[in-house]
This record gives sequence, C-alpha cells and structure tokens, in this order.
Amino acid sequence: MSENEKLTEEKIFDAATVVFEEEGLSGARMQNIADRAGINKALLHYYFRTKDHLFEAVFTKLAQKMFMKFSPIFEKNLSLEDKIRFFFKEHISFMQQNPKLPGFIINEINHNPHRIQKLLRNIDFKRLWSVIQEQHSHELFKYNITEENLPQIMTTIASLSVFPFAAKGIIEVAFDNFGVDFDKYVEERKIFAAEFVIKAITK
Amino acid sequence: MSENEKLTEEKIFDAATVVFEEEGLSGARMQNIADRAGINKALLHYYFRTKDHLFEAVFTKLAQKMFMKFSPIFEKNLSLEDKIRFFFKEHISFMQQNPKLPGFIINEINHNPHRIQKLLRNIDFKRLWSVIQEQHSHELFKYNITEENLPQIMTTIASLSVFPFAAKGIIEVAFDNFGVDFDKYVEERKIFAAEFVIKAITK
DNA sequence: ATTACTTTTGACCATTCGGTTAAACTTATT
DNA sequence: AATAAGTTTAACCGAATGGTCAAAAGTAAT
Repeated sequence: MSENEKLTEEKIFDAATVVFEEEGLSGARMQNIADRAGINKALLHYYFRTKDHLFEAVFTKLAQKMFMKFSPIFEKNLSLEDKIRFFFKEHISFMQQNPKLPGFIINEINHNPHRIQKLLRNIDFKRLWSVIQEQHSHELFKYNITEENLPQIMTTIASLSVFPFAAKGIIEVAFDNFGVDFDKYVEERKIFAAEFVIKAITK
Repeated sequence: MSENEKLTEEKIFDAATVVFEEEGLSGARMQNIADRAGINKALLHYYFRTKDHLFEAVFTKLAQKMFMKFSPIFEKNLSLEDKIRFFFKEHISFMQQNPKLPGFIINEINHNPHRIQKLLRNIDFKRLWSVIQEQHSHELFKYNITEENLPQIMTTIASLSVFPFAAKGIIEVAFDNFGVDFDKYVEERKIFAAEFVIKAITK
C-alpha cells in the first residue's frame, strides 16, 4: 500500500535524521537507525540502497531547509534595518527548533566539501548586491555597505546567528560555570545581534 | 633510546593530529594514522594503548592551544579598542595557520560535550568582568558594555573570529561562485571585524 | 481461492577495524 | 660477548559493520 509505504519511508527518514545529526555520517550505525525506526535493518537497504544513499537524502533535505531560511529576507517589503531585525528573529527561531542542524551541516561539509557545491551554485552575490541596491536605493546612503565589503557583512550576519548553535557544546559549558542559561541567551540574541549589526553599519 | 622514543611518539602524534582533524574521531582509522607516521599499526598501541587514548591526547593538546589564544588579551597593557584590534589580528593569524582546528574542536565537543568540561572549568566570567572593569575603568563609560550583556559581546567577538574557519567549507564554495578569494577575505577580516565591533559597542 | 506483486524479516556473508601476541631487532649495561 | 631491557614488526583474532538473500507475510485483483 502506498500510504503504508510513505509511513515506513518517513519513519526511516526521521530516524536517520536524528542519528546522523547526533553521530555524523561516519559515527552513525545502520543498526541504530533501524532500531530507532522500529524496523529490520534489511528494510533500510530496501528503501535506501546504501548508507550513502540514505545520508545523501537526509543531508540534502536538511541543507536545503537550512539555506532556504536565508533567502526570504530579500523579498520582504521592509526597510533595511527591519529586514535585519526580521532575519535574526526568524533565523534564530528556526535554529531554536533545530539546534543541532548548523553543527551537523558545517561538519559534514568540512569533511566533504563537494557535497554542498550543487546546493550553493544558485547563489549569486553580484545579483544579490543589485537586489539590495534596488530595494534600498533611497536609504542605502546612510550605511557603510559596498559591493566590496558585502562578503564581510554577509558572513558577519551569518556568524552572529549561526555560531552560537554551531558551537553550542562549548558555549553551554562555558555559560554553565557562571549561571547563564543558554536558552535565555539565545532568546536575547535575536534583538542583540540585530541592533549590534545596525549600529555597526550605520554611518 | 629516549631521543628516538620522542621522535617516534612525535611522529605518531603529528600523524594522528592530521588524520583526526581531517576525519574526526569516528572517521579516523588507526591504520591510516600508522601509514602516515610510517610505522606499524601495532606500534600505535604500544605508545598509546587505545584509539581513545590517542584521541584524548591529541584533542587535549589542540583544545588547549586553541583556548590559550583567547587569554592574553586580558593581560596586555592596551586601550580597550586596541585590545579588540590586537585580538582579531592575533587570533585570526593563529587560525590561518590552523584552519581546520576550529571545525574539529567544535564538532568533537558537540558529539561529546563532557570532553571540554575540564578545560573550561577555569574560565570564570565574573572574574573576567572585574578584570575588564579594573583595566579599563577610565574609558569604559564610552562603551555599551555591562555585566548583563557581556556573554552576548564575548560570543559575538568569538563568532566573528572563529566562524569563517569553522564554516570554511561552506564559505569557500559560496565565495568561489563570484570570485572572492577566501585567504584575502580572511586577511581583510582582521581589521574589518575589529572596527565592526568597536563601532557597535561605542555609545 | 488463486495468482501476482510488494513489503518485511531472520539468517547469513565479506570486509573492515581496533586490538593482541609472540617473535625479531636495537640498544644499553656488565 | 652475554644479558637484560626496551622497541618494532608480521601475523593473527574477535567483534562490529554494511550489505545480501531467500523465504515469509501482507495486499490487491481476478
């Protein structure tokens, strides 16, 4: 039955997602995934022929999910400052619900850079720059943003949002030592990061 | 001979460093390490009894090396702004020579958080705050720095420095698409990040 | 009920991997 | 030269792991 099939495939996919996120490609065990999905190990290979196939499916889905969250900013009809505020609010909220995603993706790409090339080939920063210029032509003179420093600014924004989750293991332990709660810190970060960036780029 | 012993142990340690950085704990193979060190696999177990022993030795050394680079800032006799400039220059220079270190450490800690607890137990942010207050009592009124937002500021500074290397795999590919050179970007970042932070925290 | 097809399973296989062992080789001491 | 100690190696071992296969169980149509 097709409905049952969807269910089994989904169960496998979800179980694989958890295990791969937790253990990474090389640390994950097919048996572990099968157990978590409540099925036989052979059934994994019936739906996804090899470990690499299964991983590829999970990774592609998760990476898309992650990078999709970056794009809507360039469509919203907001002032540049509000776009920045909107981005941090949305992006950090997303990662609050998927805290292990950034570390997982970063790690797997570092281990196997070619994996990401297809996914990022669409991104064209020159076009991105003209979009920003068009959408904010009337307010851009207030900010120190040029085509030259765009890479610096973009990676800075990404850093402030992603790094706390990517380095969650370290930050959590460091905070533990003096009573700072990670969740509260992350919640505050939505506003702090936005205002920090706005302050820094304003002439 | 003790001199020969040092040499063999070092050869193993260096080979293990490369392989662990590249593949991670679960991805690394003892045979691979042995080959790279130019010795027999059994000799690995003669010097470091198990894979975990060897990993622990390598990881502890590298993590110390990494975190050590954060501390000298609080000893230098510089203005707060120059300290920030000094930090980014020194820290990014260090990572230029060890580009895989941040990703490696972050990943292994995420997979096994307890590993870092001993190393970070010395860090006391309350003490850190009083050191800053003492050293910069005459200029601190110019900046938006409080005990409250210190965690945000510290993690922000760390983000700007570390993230480009932690996410090197992604950034490099993204940059490739429109002709930005990663090495040049990193070189420029030493100054960009410093001025960005100074601008943001100045009242 | 029989047939044809898909889904699920238990048992099994080949290889890889971390680790061991006993013997060979080196070096230092007497 | 003989002995004792540490160092290095080749060969081997058992467990874990990704993957296969043939048979059983389930499903739908005639």
